[in-house]
Amino acid sequence: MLQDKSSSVTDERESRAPSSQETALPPCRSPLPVSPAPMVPSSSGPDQNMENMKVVLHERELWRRFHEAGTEMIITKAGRRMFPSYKVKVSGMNPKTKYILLVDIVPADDHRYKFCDNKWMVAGKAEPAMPGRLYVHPDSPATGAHWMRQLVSFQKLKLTNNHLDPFGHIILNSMHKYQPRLHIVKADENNAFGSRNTAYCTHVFHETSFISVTSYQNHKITQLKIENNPFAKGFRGSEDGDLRVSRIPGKEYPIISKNMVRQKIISSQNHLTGKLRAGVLSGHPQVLSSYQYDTGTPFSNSGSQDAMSNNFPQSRDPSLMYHCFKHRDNSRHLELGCKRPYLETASVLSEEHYFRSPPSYESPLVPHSYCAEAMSSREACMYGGIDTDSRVGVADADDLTSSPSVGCNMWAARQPYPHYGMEGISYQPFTAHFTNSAPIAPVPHQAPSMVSRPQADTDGFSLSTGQRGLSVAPASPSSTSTSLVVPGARNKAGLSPLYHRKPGSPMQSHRDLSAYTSQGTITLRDASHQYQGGMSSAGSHWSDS
DNA sequence: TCACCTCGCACCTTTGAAAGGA
DNA sequence: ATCCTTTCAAAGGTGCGAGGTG
Repeated sequence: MLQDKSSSVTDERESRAPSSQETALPPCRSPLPVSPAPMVPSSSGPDQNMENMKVVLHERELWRRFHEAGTEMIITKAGRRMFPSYKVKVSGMNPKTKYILLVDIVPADDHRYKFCDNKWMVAGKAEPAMPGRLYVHPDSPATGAHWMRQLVSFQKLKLTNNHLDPFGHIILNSMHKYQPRLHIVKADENNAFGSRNTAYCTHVFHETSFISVTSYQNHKITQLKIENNPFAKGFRGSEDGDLRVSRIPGKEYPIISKNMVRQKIISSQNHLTGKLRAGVLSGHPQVLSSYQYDTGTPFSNSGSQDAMSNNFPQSRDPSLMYHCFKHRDNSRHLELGCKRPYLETASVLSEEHYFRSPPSYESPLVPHSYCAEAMSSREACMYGGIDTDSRVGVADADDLTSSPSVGCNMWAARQPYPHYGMEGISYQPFTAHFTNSAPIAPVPHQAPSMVSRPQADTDGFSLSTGQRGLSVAPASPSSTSTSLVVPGARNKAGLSPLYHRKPGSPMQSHRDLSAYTSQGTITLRDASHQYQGGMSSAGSHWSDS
């Protein structure tokens, strides 16, 4: 772990060269002084405005390559990591101020897609959005110095298609397009956020958008994953990308996957089809499947050209969710002070323990703490916005073709934003575990621009990204939920609010995530875990076959 | 029939505890 | 006693492909 940290920091330094990837935030407006419980930054000062903050997407080139091919992310019932993993380099923070970094994934449009003729096509209207969940970085809250010291990795984030997922993974619909977003929230004196006047910024890297699938559709994506993901190394061929040698003892023969064959066939068919239809030879079949992301038309046909610019009205059901999944080494937690209480109150559904929201969660004001030790990166907890009038704005999509959109906002008094226009969407109840719902604003198609404005009412946790021309969905008790996924967090409701680290922990602090204080905020107390060094993608080049 | 999903598999990396040395 | 490095087993992350489902 320590090695990972150090190496990660080293990588960090090496990759810190300013570039066009960095996005400076526009000045944020001052928080409105109307909040009855204004958040007080852990350190006041010039950084109250987050205008100097810059975020750089790590491995942007790799992301770009995936993006050009049409990124697909596998979603499974058990949860699947994203690859490339979401990592960013942050700079411009106040070193002493505590921040909370979190990621959410929102629908990119309201379409369902299918992979046909070697390209993605709109196949109909999107299914109701899944309960929105937020993945809070396990280090949160941490000082700006901490975040800036090294890469911030969200590689532990997992995606699932299980609508009843108890592990806190982000729930998505298959064959839909999504856009991850990074939120940087300034923690208040309670290491919480969500109260009014909370300063935060949202960053959207449009090249991180993807289509969720249960099995890869595009052979090019498969090859990119295999070539760059260390865990898929076993599928790498010796030289030919299309052939891999069976590692079954005694069976040394090349294996041509079905997918490869299918892709070959489709490519050939598409190649011919393209010729026939357009009378234009694209040169290589893969060209036909290339998306024109840079021009704002990721999906070329079927009227989805402007799909990502569509707006979804979504509302948020104010309630709280809180879930954890247990570290693989269950015994380890026996040493932890929080273990017993957790297990005693938790509903264990499987070997991987997860914890339901205790009855007390019915109150949005109940603080929920989590233990620092439990915040190991392999554990996750869910928090749902309670009574959250989530204001999810979306970064503008002006003219950024390769730079992330940035929103810089303040939680403040309610603003009379216009609303998204998808109020007809009804979100599926998220089972007994997750009862809250929250709006998840679809992301306007790429080209985000920086936005800064005061944020409206935030009685509860709410994330908002500024968006010119876009409105924020009003809170609604019947819409999809947004919860916080805190890796390593554990359910401690009704228990000791603090959890102490094991001796020798790098940061001798305890972490406590208390979701929704009496002000309706989410509290992360003394977060200090180092994020685990991420697996780095080698960046080997995929060779078109 | 078909598109999509689930599951088990082999292969691989990652993780962290244990052991040993400085 | 402390710190560092190495070793190793277990956990867990991959894509594949057969089979299931609606």
